[in-house]
Amino acid sequence: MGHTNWLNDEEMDAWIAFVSSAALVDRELDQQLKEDMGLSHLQYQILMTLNRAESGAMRMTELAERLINSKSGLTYQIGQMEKAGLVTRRQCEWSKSGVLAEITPEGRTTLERAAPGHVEAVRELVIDVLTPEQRRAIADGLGRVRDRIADTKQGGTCW
Amino acid sequence: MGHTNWLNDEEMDAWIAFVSSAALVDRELDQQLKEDMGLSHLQYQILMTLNRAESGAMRMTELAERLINSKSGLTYQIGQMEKAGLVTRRQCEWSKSGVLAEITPEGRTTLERAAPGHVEAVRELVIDVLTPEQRRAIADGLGRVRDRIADTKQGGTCW
DNA sequence: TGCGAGCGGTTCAAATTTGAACCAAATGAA
DNA sequence: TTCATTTGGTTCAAATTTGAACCGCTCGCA
Repeated sequence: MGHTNWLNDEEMDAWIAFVSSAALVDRELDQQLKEDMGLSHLQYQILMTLNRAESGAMRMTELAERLINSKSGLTYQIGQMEKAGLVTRRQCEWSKSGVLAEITPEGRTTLERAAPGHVEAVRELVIDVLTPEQRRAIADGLGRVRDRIADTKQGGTCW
Repeated sequence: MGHTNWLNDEEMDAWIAFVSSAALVDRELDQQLKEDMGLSHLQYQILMTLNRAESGAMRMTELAERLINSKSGLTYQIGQMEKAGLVTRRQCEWSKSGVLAEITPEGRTTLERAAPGHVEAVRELVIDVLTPEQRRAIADGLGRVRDRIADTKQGGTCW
């Protein structure tokens, strides 16, 4: 409770690099995807995530948790994407109140066409800029950061 | 032109860890700051950045670039913070068209009161979770990522 | 001196995000 | 069964963000 344990230079460098690179990269990707295919990064991630789910579908809440968006935010985005024909809503089989978001065939082809440019951008901006050791450190270190926060939220209330 | 050079597992791990940890951390900090002091992370960063500038003031555009926000977005936020008495707007001495955002004494005390909790959160969520080697890798690697993107934008059009 | 392009900021409307309030279904204890 | 609580999603209004249009300076140059 005593005095604050401020960040030293070494720590500050890491912190600043982390925060600012993340913001820049996100912005850059958003722009690239929007120009290329009219998708936001979030929409791309939604398609990606649904596409991976073996049934091509996922519960709203699970999707929201995975993609770090509020529930209402996801409702909105799925609404937009439904209008655009990229996903559909379907009732969850085993639960009358549950809703599944499902990727449509059109959604899949959109994703397929968007993916190459996206991956290339990710490489150019981040992956290929890092050394293998740096990638490993990031995977391990930031992976742990993510897991710890995710665990905290496990009984997760909202979002 | 040929086929896409997809990410392998090792690369994918790093990429996912990077993106998701950044999103989670940002959300977490936003929440902590808002509860503690009614500030958004962006507002905190604005105060922080201005406080560091020796004159306590900075050009709007420079601030926007530094904080990765669109110009209009910054105009909006500075407006809000001006209402709250945290910053003032002042004309740039050497340029009739320039505007300086300047932190007020009240802004400084707000920052001082917010800082300890914020730093503690940053430590708890990120810095203290990483090993020194990981911090170094992140500072170096992601620092390079940031600089490369920033350089691209140097002749920077908007935002 | 006069003009045209570019810079620095703001304004404005539209899109997105957030959190609180709400509703229906599910759970679970009496 | 019955009622209180919790879940899962949506709705709604308010806050924020974005990009395009705009306006007044600045600068370079004829």
